[in-house]
Amino acid sequence: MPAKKTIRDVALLAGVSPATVSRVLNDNPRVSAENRERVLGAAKALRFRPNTQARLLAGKRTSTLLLIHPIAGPLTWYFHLLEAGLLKGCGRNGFQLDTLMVFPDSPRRMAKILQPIERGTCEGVVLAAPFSDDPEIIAAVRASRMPFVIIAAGAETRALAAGVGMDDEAAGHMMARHLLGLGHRRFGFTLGLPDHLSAQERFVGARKAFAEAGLGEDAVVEAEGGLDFPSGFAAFNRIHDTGFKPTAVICANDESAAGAIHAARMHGLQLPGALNIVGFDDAPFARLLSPPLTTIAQTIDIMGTRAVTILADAIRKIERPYEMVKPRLVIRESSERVRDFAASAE
Amino acid sequence: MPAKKTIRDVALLAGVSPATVSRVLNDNPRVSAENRERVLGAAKALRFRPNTQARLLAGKRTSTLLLIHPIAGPLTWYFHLLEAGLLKGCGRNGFQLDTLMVFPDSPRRMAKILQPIERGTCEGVVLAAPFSDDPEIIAAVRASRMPFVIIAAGAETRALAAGVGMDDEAAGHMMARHLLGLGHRRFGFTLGLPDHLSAQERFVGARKAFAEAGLGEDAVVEAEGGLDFPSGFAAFNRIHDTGFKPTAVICANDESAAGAIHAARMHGLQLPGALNIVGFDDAPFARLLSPPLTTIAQTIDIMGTRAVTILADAIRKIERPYEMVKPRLVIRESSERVRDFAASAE
DNA sequence: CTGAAAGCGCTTACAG
DNA sequence: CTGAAAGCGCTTACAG
Repeated sequence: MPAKKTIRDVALLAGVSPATVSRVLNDNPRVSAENRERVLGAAKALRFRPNTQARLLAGKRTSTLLLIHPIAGPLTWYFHLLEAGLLKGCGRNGFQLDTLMVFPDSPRRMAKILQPIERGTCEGVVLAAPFSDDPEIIAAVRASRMPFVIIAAGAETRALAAGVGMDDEAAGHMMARHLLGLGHRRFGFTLGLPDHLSAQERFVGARKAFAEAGLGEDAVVEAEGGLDFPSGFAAFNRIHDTGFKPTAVICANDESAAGAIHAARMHGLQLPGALNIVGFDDAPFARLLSPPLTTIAQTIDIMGTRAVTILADAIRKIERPYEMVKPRLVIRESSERVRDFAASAE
Repeated sequence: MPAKKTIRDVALLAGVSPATVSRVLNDNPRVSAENRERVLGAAKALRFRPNTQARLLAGKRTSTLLLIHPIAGPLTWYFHLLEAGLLKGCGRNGFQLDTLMVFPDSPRRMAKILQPIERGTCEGVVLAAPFSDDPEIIAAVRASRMPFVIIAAGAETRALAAGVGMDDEAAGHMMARHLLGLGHRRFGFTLGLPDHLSAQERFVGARKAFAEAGLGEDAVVEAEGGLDFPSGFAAFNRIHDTGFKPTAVICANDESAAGAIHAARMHGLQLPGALNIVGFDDAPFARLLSPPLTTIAQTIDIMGTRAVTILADAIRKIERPYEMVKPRLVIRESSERVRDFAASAE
């Protein structure tokens, strides 16, 4: 195996001091263009890779970003994807990633979140939902002067901090338009959790689309729900029990849609054919359901990568607004043009 | 924020030199019991946490483990779980984790895998399937003298190296026994990929159980398949086209089972009721299918954590045999007692 | 803009 | 078994 190259080797080849090499590597502007060229050339020629450990040690930096996310039963795929995206961004930007899991309902959640920030074990923080929705937490983190970004935040906190998230209202609007375009006129809704604002906004958008299409209140039945399979199952049953016969049911997310699909089958409904069920997120399993699920994709991993860039800027005191990612409709077999079945539903 | 404690602070409080503190921290046996006690006590009192960067730099070690896994479309959940388990183990054992993705069919796969090993950018390697099934790769890695473990290997390579995996033959046997116990006597099989040995072994085990139950060759129809949704879909259709009417179809894994479920529905079969379909893995989405899938759980994350321990031992020259994890049957709604439907299948 | 020097927190021969 | 010292590869005031 070839001997490891160090900053000294590069300095020797470039004919400068190690300090100058270090400056070039760190984008320090106080280096002449000529020396910069030579150092870069020498580094490339030697295939020099700086030693991360040494950089961190000498720079007295942790170069560690901290992801704070909820301990939650469902949606593990969501956090896997988010983490994968963050890791990718960390790799590009020379950061490490630590993860802190917090119970969203714990009374000690604020202390839990603030502890690593006050100890200085990280240089920046990524707040995932539902923490990104909580103005108190945002205020406390901001007061600590620790750079941070929020992911998938609701309207209130979005105005307060940098971050990324999907435009959920647009997503809801897009899904409703899709179904309206297929001829649907009677809808069911299974709602998400009250404290998860982004799920709420999906329905705000959908309602707008219904109103624009001239549908009245009697065209829609909502049911309390949640973001997991059992919640979707129960919510569907609640709609069914009202006697109202929607031709399409919009679920808060894909997991609850899976539950709703199963509930609909238990009632002997043919899917699709007698009923359309759709979700949000384009979870990895959405295409594995029967029928494969029509849904709205949000590129969570890409959002994670983007979040690191925004956070890296925040660390350098570059301020940015919260960024809204455009939703994308993914049409699969679970939605289809309304033929005569609308009349014969069930 | 409290000042960071260093090894010097601990040495001062314990009344020894920093070198002694370092030895205690590294389990060096050449420290008197008395000094060990004092150092440990001082470290605890000061809440001392050694600086990883400095340790790695001074020790000239990378403390990095390398996971080599295939670039594959489906089964991403599998690698997420494996990685999560490995990361947990790395945390406990003071390792970092790098991941190298390799195309299993690339002609350059051997070179890709050997490169980081020869460069010495890691201290140990984790080989995931299908690389763990390849005797050539095993031999090459062994020849490099780099410590390594294999995950989910077939019988041939299992005898050659340390690692962890489920006992797939036992898993297949267990699933077949479950279905036989429910009264099933006519079976369909969708096979996995030919080069993924652990999937093959599942069927070896199942066939044994059928033979033990006195079933003949005519009780089973197999179809070429794969490990993803489309493969399962196609494999089911192939079985269906033969005219054979199984009461239960055993699929190579959960993703292909999802495809088979969808195919069965397209043929108008009621699930369950007219047909049982089961899978292997207990993937996170298995409970989200309609019907929720009966399957065999393998604790992939725990296997990952265990793999790090085994690899850490290998690095210390402690040899271990390949470990087989016991499968666990997860019964959900997709399997049920055969009533009269066996006769009226379809 | 540039270099010499000190230092980041730890490990490890070396000498005892 | 123990300590003084050198050094891991880099960064950053400091002085110019």
